[in-house]
Amino acid sequence: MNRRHLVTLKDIARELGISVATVSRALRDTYDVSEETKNSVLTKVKELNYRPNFNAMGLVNHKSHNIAVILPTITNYYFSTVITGIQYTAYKNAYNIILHVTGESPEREITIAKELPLSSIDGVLVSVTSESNKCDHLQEIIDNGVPVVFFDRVAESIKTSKVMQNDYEGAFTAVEHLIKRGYRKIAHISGPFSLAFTKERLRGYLTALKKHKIPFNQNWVIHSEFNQESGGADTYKLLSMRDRPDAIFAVNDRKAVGAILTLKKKGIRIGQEIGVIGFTNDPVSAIISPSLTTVEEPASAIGEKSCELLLKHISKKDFIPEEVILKGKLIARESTSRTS
Amino acid sequence: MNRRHLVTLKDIARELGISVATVSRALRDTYDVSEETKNSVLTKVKELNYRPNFNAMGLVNHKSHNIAVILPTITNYYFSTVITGIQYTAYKNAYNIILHVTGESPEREITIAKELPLSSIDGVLVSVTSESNKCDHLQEIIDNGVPVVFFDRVAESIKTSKVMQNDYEGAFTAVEHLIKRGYRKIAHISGPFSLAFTKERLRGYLTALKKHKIPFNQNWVIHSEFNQESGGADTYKLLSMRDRPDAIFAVNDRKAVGAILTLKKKGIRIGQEIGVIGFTNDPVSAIISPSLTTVEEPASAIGEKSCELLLKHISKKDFIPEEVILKGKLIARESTSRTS
DNA sequence: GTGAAAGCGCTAACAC
DNA sequence: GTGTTAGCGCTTTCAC
Repeated sequence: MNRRHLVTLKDIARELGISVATVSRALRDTYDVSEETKNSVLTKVKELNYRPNFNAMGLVNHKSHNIAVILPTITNYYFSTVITGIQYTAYKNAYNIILHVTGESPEREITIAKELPLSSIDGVLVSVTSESNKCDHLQEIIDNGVPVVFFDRVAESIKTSKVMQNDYEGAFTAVEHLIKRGYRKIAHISGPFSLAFTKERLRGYLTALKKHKIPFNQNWVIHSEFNQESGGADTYKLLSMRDRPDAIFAVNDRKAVGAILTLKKKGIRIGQEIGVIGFTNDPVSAIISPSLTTVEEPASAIGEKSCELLLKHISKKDFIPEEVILKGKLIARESTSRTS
Repeated sequence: MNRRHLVTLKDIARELGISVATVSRALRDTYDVSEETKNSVLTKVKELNYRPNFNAMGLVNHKSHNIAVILPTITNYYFSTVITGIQYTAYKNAYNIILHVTGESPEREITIAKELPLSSIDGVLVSVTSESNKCDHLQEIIDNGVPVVFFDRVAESIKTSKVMQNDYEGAFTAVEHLIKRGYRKIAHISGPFSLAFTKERLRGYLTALKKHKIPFNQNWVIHSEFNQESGGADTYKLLSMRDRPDAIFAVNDRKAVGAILTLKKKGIRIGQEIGVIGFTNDPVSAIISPSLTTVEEPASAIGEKSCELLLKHISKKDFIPEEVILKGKLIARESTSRTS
């Protein structure tokens, strides 16, 4: 009730008049323990509501059944869904997840990594922060023998398993969709250039233009932050140009939402005058009006898959790193519909 | 590199030719250790990149610097923001948070609680699942000496600290706002009746009606799930009534969004014909068109405050439970504007 | 089949 | 100011 003395193996042993070693063995169902003692132990365990001490187990077994998750933010649809996927797989395998949010701060990411209690963590799942290009702090974790798996925002220089969506193909599909709908002057409002997936989406954009022989206009590619406000600001810039685009491919839905809001404010008929397409399939894309065409990201699957891979790295120390690339899916809505 | 031998106090002691105890003392800056040895230890620690073994520390100190967070879901604005608040405070105090998502399943909540490794957790923060009325599994944790603090969805029967928004007052304000704008036939689409905050919001609704001498119509209060779909379904029901309401107070923004979408589909002029007000101030409420009037919940503050309280319970075993009630704020938007 | 004893990495009481 | 020792709760040889 008060100063917690949680019941230990010793308590069980004493009550049963046997040794701690036997109780331990009975519990783990290993070595040969007589059915009889095993049963009596199990009964006592229930009766006393014994819960194993994971600190002690961790100390001797060198494993903790904890995995750390380090990511930029959780207050958006994509990341919160990924975490739910991770949780799901971790839970199924009796792993706990310890959450670390960097808030998009590279310094904080470094501090978190440096201070990670490697002794009470079996592995780590990370999605790097926008601007982090130096990844020594993550490499160091691996060098200490703790496996790391990347998801979504991966560190290119580190050799380990990675799980991402097919950003190149998704972007290509998005832009080709715009072209098929008749848009020709396609802008791209993008994210920080330092991230692999940003570059991949840009590459998809460029390839689609090239394939359809549409000239590329450097001014129409704008790099800024990932949020809605940046999407709005980028759109303002595009609108103020002498040579104005007739479609916007946003690097994610939040920026696309910013774009739509700005276009509406300016009285521009979305779809007709200017088409907009996003990336993610955040629920808001179906709610906003006009609804937003987008490329759906398999967020939940990414969480599950990356956790599965991490678990494999944990159980087989020489597991060969895999790069898994999941496909996105185009979801056409009103923001790219030209009824002309 | 391979089988991880993380560096321990013993390694440092050996390299420096001193005892483990001294190293331990130097590191904790306690007892009197000579400046000289302290410095040499600190240098070695940096050099070898020593990281304390939290399992060992936990074993001897009976504290882990971990807190568990148990909540229904994280894929929505409110909960993900609360967690961010918790994270923020936990991080400042060198605590890790271990995440447990129940997915609104009472059974899973019970399993999670029963299996919580009490020995490697200093406290737990919980927001109960919709239908959980029996809370023995949570009481049991407290009985084992591990403090529990509730946030948002609290268990009324358990005596401990709780942090919530002022649901009664918020609802009252919301409904009074509708009345001031000229709506008289106000419906309430609500959540599962088993939750305290659902009842509180209903109470606020009823009190506002009474204060303004508006008759109460039982048919206009509908209890269902918390999601957008339920909001839409509830709205259909209301629309099909002979005596149709002219305003809807939704228990949260997601249901309000469902209502708006349904009303739009039916061609009803929102604000004019039927007013809609929500609760939360999910970002979507500013994005949807017409934008949604709502009562802002102090999600981040709730996370921070509940974590602070838990930390107090952890450090003072006889900390007297506090119930903290934070205020919401009305944010008027288009969905309740009558230009008549 | 079961017990005794050592040890995981650390802290704390007790010496000196 | 520092070393020695015991012990946190558990697993794991090694005996018997």
